[in-house]
Amino acid sequence: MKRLDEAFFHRDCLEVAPDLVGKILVRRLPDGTILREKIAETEAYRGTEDLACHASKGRTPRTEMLYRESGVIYVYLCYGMHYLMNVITGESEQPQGVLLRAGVTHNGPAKLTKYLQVDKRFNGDSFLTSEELWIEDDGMPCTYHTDVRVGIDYAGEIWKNKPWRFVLDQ
DNA sequence: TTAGTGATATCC
DNA sequence: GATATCACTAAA
Repeated sequence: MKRLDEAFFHRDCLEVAPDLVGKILVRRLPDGTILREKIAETEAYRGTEDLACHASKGRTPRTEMLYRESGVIYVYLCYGMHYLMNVITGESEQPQGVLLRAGVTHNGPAKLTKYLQVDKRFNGDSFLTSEELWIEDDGMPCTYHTDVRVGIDYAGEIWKNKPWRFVLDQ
């Protein structure tokens, strides 16, 4: 198993997001238990122009994470009860990232983080260095298809219709 | 379709 | 300090 490295994440989110589909998300729990979940769905959020991207509302303490180096983990609480997990991609100071939207056995971004026991403690950590959370390539080929992103009706016609959601065919 | 839930940003 | 909003989920 090969852990995804800096070169993998240090590309445009529109390249990283489809490449993450089919990769293996690995979580080591405090008691040593290893959880593995194949990524089934991702979404790309790209720059301040993208009205669906949190950074489009300006650089704030919350969105600061999006400006960090590729591989950094961005976790935030949504609707008061759900943690959503992203990975930062591309150049530093250029706000973009990929939302991990589902695993093969967990069909929702908050279900995925709940299963993997990921919460805001991981915000600011990195998939490149963490001993508790990383992503591996199992070398298995896979195919995917694109679709529009979910839950961003507020982003306007142009952005909400971008085919920036990537779904594993299975 | 709707309630539940709380951090965050944006106004006083 | 008050309010509106939200990259969701489960139940009905």
